Amino acid sequence: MPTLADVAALAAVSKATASRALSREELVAPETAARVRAAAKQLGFVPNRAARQLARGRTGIVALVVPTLDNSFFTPIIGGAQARAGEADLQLTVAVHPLDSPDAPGAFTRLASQVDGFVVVAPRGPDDVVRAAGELKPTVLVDREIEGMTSAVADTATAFGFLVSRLVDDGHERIVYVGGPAGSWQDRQRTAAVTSAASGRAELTVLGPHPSTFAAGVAVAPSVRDSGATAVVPYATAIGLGLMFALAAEPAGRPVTVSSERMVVESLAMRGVPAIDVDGAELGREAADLLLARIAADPRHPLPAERRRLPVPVRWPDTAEPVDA
Amino acid sequence: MPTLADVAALAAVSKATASRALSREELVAPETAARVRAAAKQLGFVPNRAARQLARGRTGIVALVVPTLDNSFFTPIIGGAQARAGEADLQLTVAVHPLDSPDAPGAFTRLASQVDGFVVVAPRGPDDVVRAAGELKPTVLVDREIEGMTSAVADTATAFGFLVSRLVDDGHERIVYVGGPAGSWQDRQRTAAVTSAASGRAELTVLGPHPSTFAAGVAVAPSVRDSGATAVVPYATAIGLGLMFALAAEPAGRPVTVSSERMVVESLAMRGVPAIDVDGAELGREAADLLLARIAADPRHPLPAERRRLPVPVRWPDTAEPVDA
DNA sequence: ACCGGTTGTGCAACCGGTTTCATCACGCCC
DNA sequence: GGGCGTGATGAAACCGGTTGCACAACCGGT
Repeated sequence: MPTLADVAALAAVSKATASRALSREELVAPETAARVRAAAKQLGFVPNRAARQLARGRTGIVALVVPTLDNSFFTPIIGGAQARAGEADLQLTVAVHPLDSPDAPGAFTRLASQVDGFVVVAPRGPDDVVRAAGELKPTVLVDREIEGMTSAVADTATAFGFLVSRLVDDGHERIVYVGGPAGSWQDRQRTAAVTSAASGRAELTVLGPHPSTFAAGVAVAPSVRDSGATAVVPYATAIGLGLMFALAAEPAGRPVTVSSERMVVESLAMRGVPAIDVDGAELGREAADLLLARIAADPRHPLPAERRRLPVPVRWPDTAEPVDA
Repeated sequence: MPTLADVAALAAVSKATASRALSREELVAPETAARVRAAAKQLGFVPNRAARQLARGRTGIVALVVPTLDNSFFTPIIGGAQARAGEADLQLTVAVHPLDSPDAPGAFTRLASQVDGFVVVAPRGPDDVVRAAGELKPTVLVDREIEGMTSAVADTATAFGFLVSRLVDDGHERIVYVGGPAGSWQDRQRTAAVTSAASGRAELTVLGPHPSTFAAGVAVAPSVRDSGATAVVPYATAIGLGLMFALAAEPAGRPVTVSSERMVVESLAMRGVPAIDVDGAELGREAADLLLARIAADPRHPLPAERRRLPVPVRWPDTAEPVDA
């Protein structure tokens, strides 16, 4: 592997000049810069990351913390964040931690020395734990807002509210909301939104908490059935699928409505099921983007906290009527 | 942040001895080692990764390459690999690349200088591309076997063969296998296994290729219906769910059998659907384990290639009969 | 008492970039 | 023409561990 010294020798300049030509071009004469670039290219020079990190005091790595990988909602977020980080030539490492256990602060401390910043996705623990992470390194939250912290959230609450409101318009008088995981900020937002949307206009039953899994959807099916509701709005795709799976065995005639994410949106629409269409990749990209800016900023004058909210469309099927499952 | 020099000073030894005490303890006197450890602990010393990497010539990072994050089959693999890598104090970065595009070799080359090794999950490209990665850095394949390369695969082919054979025993005379993604090695193995299991005993229709998505399952449903089959075995969980979702709208009376992964196994069993139960986390852990050994090995005497196959159980529901969907 | 061999430790070089500071050439202004 | 600012460059220190080599102390053996 060629080193910077090799490049410098070939271009007949010093290491210092070669370094400047490649990373801070405005500091060298244009002609010199061109010569160094040519030499680097000819040799196939790739800067050694460890050396650069050591000298700069930055690791070039950002950590993305997700509560679990079981939920298909998180994976596109990872993809999006990874793509954005890659553009800035940063590595992304994925750490799985729900952050609601006592060792959460320790996990952050251990990670902190190895990364330049955190993207924390849908943390379940208390505000303080998450805030502590933000003290360690630049941190961006995804799908949770905390006073004084930067975040990117999908505005699903509005979408859920709209969905329920529309269901009421369509004549549903008894609706079930199947809640998400305990401690989920999004779940609290959505619960509030659906409650408010149904308030005084329809009878809303809130079930939960439930993990965002297929199995949970299956397990909650009997309660949904017993509620006598004509429409059910689950917290997550997986819950919805489990629910539909279990209810499909029911005697025909039960209208079921399900919300979901991108992946299955079209299929759901095909069956006349409305769906909530979150662009997880965009969410991840947005979060990474916010984080990169904060990492680049002077640590003595950190950027002020910023809250970004992504609009979330509701896909309504062509047939206005809920279908029989 | 305390450095090694601080620790050394506190323990009244040289940097060299401190370093040895912390990473190659057998080289120092037990009493000295204890003193250094105590000093490190007291100061909360954490070795600087970049410095260590620079000195050792290793990055301490392994890359895990997956074709896509859409498939729920891959995420547990990531989790398992991450856990195992973490035990050895290595970071894991996830790269998404199907490896069937022309830039695949370039992607490996770029990554190679930043990591100590690759875990390549279910690559779709030609053997040569994958083999080239193995030339760059120690590499372990997951769910694909290539002559001369180390791999960890879930032996799903055997499970699929068993499943089909059992279906035939149960009286199914027309069976559909819904194939997976183009270029998938696992798909080729499974196709061969189900073909052989059905051979001469039942009529087997092979459909595909299809991506491992819910939507693909929905899309293929009409073909499955038209085939007149009484049982259908899909390549992946998501396809199976889409299929069941679409077929549930059918007039009653169609027996459907679906294979799947861990996540939905129990729910499927509940409905009388047999399922194939792959432990993805174990697969990822196994792969990481193989890779760590190869990274640790002397590069001049690399370990011989090794193929590891994990047995895959088939969960058969209590009711021996396929159910009506 | 002398010697080869082990064991434990320290010095200093080294990994490969980045950055500070000094130097030098040049051009401008009074 | 002397003084001074500006821009380009190089020498060397530095980031924080790791490791080859030298050296001293101590061992048992003859």
